Amino acid sequence: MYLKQQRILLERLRSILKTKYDIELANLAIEQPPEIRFGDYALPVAFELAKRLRKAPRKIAEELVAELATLEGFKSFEVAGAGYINAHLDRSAAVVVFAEEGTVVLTSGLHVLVEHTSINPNKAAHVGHLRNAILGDTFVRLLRAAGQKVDVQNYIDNTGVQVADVVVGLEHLEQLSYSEVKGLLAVLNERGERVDYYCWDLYARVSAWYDQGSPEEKQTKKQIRLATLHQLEEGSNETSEIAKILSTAVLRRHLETMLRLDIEYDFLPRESEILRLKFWELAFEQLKTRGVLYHETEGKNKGCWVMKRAGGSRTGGERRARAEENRQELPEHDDAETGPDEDAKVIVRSNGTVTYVGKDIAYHLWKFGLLGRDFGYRPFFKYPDRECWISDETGEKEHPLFGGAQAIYNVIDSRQSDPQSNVIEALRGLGYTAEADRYTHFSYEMVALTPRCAVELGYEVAEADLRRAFIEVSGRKGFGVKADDLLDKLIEAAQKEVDSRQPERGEDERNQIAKEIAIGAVRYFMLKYTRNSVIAFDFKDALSFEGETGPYVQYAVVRARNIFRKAGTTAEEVLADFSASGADAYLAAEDAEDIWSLWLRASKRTLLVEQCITTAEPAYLAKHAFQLAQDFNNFYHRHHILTEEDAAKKKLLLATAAVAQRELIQALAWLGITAPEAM
RNA sequence: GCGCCUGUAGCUCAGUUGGAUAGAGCGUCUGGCUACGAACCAGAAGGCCGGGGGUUCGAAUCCCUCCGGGCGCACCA
Repeated sequence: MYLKQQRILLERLRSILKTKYDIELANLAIEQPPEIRFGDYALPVAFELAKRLRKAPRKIAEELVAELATLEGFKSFEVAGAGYINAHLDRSAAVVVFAEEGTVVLTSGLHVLVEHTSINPNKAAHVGHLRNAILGDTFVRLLRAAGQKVDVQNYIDNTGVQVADVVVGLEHLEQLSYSEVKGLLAVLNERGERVDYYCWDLYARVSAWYDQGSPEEKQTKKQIRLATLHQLEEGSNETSEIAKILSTAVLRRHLETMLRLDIEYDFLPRESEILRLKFWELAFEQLKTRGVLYHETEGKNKGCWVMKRAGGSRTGGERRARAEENRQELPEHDDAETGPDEDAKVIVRSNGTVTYVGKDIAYHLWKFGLLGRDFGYRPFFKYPDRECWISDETGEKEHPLFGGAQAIYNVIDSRQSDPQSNVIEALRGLGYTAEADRYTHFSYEMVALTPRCAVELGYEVAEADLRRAFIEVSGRKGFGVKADDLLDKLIEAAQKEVDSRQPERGEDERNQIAKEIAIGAVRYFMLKYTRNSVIAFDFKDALSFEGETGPYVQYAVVRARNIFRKAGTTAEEVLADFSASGADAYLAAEDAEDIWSLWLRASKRTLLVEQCITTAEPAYLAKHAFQLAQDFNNFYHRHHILTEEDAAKKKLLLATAAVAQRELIQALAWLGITAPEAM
């Protein structure tokens, strides 16, 4: 509603500017006045025009207000301050419209692909992975809310050095054969022990083992590591078979962990298939024929196929521009005889093997349907209402279509921004500029631990680290908070609260409520920070259920539900037969601005979805949900609905609570959070 | 050395494309449960928005510079 009226207002203003002054502005600023009594929209356009028209801003604003006169949905316009134009919505009309609005289903028709989670299948998921998955999943929900067709992918690097390291641990530290590893997995499964936890410790042990011993011994270990990696890449040997069953077992654990948070995937592309199906060969051909890669014949990269880096500082154009800026003469012999570009990115090594970026380019060509080859597919994991597929060399004949997306989002932490931009530049170099423009590195900062949290967990913390704001987690060192441990702790804490507050409810119901609260807490916690803020993780903050938290928002819904339960009706019923007749007086009353401001905020739903998508920032929605809950709690205290004697006012109050409930539940759903019946 | 991010209340963070008196949570202090549930609400204290300069009618926001913090910059993956 809010967004719709905003567009109507801006459109009208645009046409007035065109006819009256013959002015067209690219983007008209619009905002909300600092206080609700000033109005619902503020236009500072007069300030911008003052110079062009050689008139005082106030004068221009007055002229514009006169031109605006009346506009559908608006009650009045006025000049305020030094030249703002404030617009007031027709409150009673707006309230009726918005009560009927319900959940608007948009259809954009855009086919997008979101890749998130992408944990190396060699250890348990930790809090950093949780941030990734929660951000990605929430963004997927937002895109779907906007009517986009979204495929969710979780990339599995099952042939990389991290998996190799754990395999080294199994084969060389534990001295296990393929069948013994198989037995180990069965035993762990029987005992109800988590294989990803087992790997967490083993991975840390192997990493420490590499660093032990004499230089000769270390060299030998390094050789073992490399040989293992090569066997994984090659496939069809005992070592690669161990890697296969192990990484698959760990992957299943990851999917189970994420399912606890209501996070699902459509497709799991694996690096093993990218290798076996020779995606790279096809990409290499394209890159060579279009001159994106060139064969270096001199310098340190001699014998490699390399690509110029994005925005490389060595290009002649930039140098010239800079020289001009400084009013300096160009050096005599500039570009003419420059040697090899040592800053170029190596894509194919001199021994003929391809680097990670090379494989990534091939994979992204597939994502956009530009490779000319597809994966094989087979079903892998069953969700209650859908199936998750995995890549396979041959696969099944019948399968859904993946890839060939119009736009992609890669949820990958900010440390990977260099390699990500390499891939984008390669696409651009190949002439796929439209695709490059629709390639979004959905980057976010890491989750680190506060020194206090690290000490609490029993890790040894160096003196210097104690003074830092945060310490980076490290899978290699086994340093971090596991995702499942955090969830278990959250459920335990929520359970305690629920048990004491809801003793009369059954155990199953209490368990269910505790889980919902735990999920609400952790998802909100990961979403309340904007993407490029490092989260310094601390149990005290993460386990909080008060203040700006998920449970706070959930609690607001529970309160609203109780009102309707006691009133013997539902929010839907109240809204279905709501008319604003007789409500005008209450909506306009100075001492009841809280009612209108609640409606106004609630009506911003579509504005928020749009904003979150264009900025790729789900935190705005989390903030919105919290503020709406805050508005509702405030309203709840000021107006006692069920004892209200004035029938017309009671109707309005009920409708207000109903709208708040509807919008809170919707916002929470997009955040991946459910609202319990009681808590 | 180069690139990207970042510095806002005691702490953790918001702050739309530059706009009206810079906001929230936590913590501290004070008050509010015989009310639709207090996982709540109200109030108070707490700010040279890292420093300096510039652009602008207007700067936390844009530009320059200095200082502090973080992360990347391999023929590893």
